[in-house]
Amino acid sequence: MSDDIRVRIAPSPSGNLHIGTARTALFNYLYAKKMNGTFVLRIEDTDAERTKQEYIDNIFDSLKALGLNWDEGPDVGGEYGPYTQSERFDIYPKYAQMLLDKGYAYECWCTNEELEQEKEEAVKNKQAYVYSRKCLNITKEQREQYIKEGRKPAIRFKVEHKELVFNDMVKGELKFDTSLIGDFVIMKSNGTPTYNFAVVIDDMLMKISHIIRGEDHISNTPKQILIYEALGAKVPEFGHLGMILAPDRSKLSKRHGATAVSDFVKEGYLTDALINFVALLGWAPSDGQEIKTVDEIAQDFRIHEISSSNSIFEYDKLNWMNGQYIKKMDIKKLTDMIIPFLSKYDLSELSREKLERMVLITREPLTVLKDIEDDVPYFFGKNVPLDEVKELLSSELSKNVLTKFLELVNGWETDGNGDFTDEEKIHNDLADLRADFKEKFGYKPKETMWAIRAAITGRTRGADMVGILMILGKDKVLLRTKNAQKITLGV
RNA sequence: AGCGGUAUCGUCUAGUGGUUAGGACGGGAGAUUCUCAUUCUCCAAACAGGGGUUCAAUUCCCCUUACCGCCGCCA
Repeated sequence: MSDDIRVRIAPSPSGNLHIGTARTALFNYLYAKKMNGTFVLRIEDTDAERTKQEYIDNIFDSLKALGLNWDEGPDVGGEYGPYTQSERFDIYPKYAQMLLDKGYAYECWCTNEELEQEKEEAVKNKQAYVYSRKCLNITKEQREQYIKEGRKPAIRFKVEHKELVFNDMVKGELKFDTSLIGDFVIMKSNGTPTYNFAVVIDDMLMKISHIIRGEDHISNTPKQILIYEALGAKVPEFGHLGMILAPDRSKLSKRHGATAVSDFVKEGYLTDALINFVALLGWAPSDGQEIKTVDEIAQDFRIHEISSSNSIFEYDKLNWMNGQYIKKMDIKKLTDMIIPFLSKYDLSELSREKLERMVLITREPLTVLKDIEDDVPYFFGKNVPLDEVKELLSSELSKNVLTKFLELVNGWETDGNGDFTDEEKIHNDLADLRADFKEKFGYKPKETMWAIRAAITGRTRGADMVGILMILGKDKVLLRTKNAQKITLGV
């Protein structure tokens, strides 16, 4: 593992892992993988009020489920810990003091009210607000006075006025006039660091070499670079990713549906599909093959080729992709994943083997695992409601088909459990039946099958008919056929 | 308001100083299958606008427009 390339994802546990954060994590992970570097997870839980343990757990679980495993982090440790920001509170004041001593920072005794006033003034004059530097050169006496009043100072970084340029890995050259920034707070009056200060100290101490994050951080970057420089530290490389937007071009938020990875999983999206889809937002495979594992993507990944524009999160393509993964997934794994979505059925009715077969023949139309719930009721229970197919079953055609079908069923062999044993015969008999009735009565093959399907499932659409018969077994098939015949025969 | 960013089919994107501007999702048409769905084939669909530079701009430069982000003692 190369020691020079170190990237990180630093989520703040004030909510479940957001899909946007997941994408940022992915690009960091990909870069680390591709460059043989180290991927670090740091939890930025400075905001005690919004931080919850359940969110921390959710972040861990989601990242793991997505396959974005970290090399260093709160749980696995590492050389540069602790990796939880709240456990690092004692280290920030030291660096703040260092900046104070060197004259890169100064105490600010302004009250919120004073600051508020400055801002209002600026708004009134249609000026961009920059701190007045009123506390830059206060006298010893004033300071004593403030202390006596019980005021606690914040520490502000003294921003040097200059043109600051850096080369962003995805955006290219970015220029800023730092005189527009204003001296910003690095330590709050309550003794805790601000975000901009804490990230720099943490990234510096954790030897993060490349910072890949959302473009909402672009305007933080000059501030952070200034701090690195004042500290005499090596400035890392930056890469700013475009944002993920909702279809209405606003920020992806709860009102658009799922935003957390775990929400998507609850709806039945596969994490493999999710991460694959999200990779395609900004990145394109060189071979045109879009369905790829994270490891395959990593091989093909070049950070400079990431699109620098925002991209819209379109469910259509995600749905398609999820369907692709569902169709290709190992059937045992898929069955395991689907079981939670079948809670309204009594799964003990089916053996594991039958359950897997049911999944096998019902997986095709699924876009999301949750969809299966409505597609499988007829695999459970003895009988099925026929209300939806009453009309269809009332036809002469159905009568003829079911009469013949019943005859066939009675001829099919079963084992001790009442399950059919000769699948091939069933398959062939049904094929013959279709051919036969087509010839004799001119029934279309699908019409013949509709009658049988209606009788057995109560529906006109569904899974492979032979498979259904194999799963249900003779007793249920007989029962349901006879039941349907009450309609066809007008009993 | 200021500062920064972005601009190729509806969406995600490929691509180039000279191309029939390519693919994927979605849409439309058709074929296959016992239905639905799959799968396959075909079709429609884009270089935001205006100036330059150039023999030639979708591509390079500038402006406009639109959209996004940031302007906290939040992260």
